[in-house]
Amino acid sequence: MDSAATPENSSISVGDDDVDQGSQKSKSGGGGAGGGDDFDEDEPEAKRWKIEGESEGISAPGSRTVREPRVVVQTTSDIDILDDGYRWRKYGQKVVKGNPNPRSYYKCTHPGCPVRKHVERASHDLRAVITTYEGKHNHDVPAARGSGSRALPDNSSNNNHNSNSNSNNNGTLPVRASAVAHHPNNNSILNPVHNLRVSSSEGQAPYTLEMLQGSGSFGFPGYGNALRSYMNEGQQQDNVLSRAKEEPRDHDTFFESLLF
DNA sequence: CGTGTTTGACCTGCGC
DNA sequence: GCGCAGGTCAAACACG
Repeated sequence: MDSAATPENSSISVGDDDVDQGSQKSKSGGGGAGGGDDFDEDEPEAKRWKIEGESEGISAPGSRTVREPRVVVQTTSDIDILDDGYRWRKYGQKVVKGNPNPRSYYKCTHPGCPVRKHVERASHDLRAVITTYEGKHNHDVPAARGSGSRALPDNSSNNNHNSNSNSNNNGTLPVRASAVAHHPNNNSILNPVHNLRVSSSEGQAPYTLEMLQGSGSFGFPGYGNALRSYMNEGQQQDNVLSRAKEEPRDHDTFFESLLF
């Protein structure tokens, strides 16, 4: 357990919130929709994004609440928990439909930090771990007792003091799976906006995320991923874009960075 | 003793 | 209105 074991495979999707639950729910259940080996993502997230603008009043009056950004991280590793430097407390576990593997719910243990994450394994690929982060950390990375995770600058307040980064020359949170990686890492970043896939295979792909955080204010380990069903639709892009227009504040630049 | 996990119950939203 | 499913709470427990 030392060097940051890069997850064998990781990808991220910053679909910050409503992934268009309305239209594609319960329909993609057909079977992979062309993806093939992907875990089936037919989970209808209908009820989830309804009411939660309580933690910070992030609610857009009149229209649907503009929730905290959501980042879905898909990694392939033997362990479930990605050590991203923050401390998490498990507060629940539930078996969700369509996936025999239970989903675990974690909260950031820092007082006042609203960040939560859900961790679940893909139904078919036991090594695929899907971590969904919700919210932004409003504090620094804790000292991480136990493991030597270095305190990374979190960009919650606005990125910016991330100049101290030394090991990785960027302030990106290193989601690192403490697990061993015995597969050629095949990290890839799917860009939900353009459906383009930036893949780098030299084991540092995740850090490209810096560009995500660099411009945005996402305080999580960004990696991204993209549930395939997410992309297959094609309409998703439109959806994402339209959303980008909804909240032109942070994500605006964020999406722009993706575009280029 | 402090911290984190486990686990069943409870709550809430949605579809029928 | 009812049932289902997802999400959260909180007491009990385990561990360092």
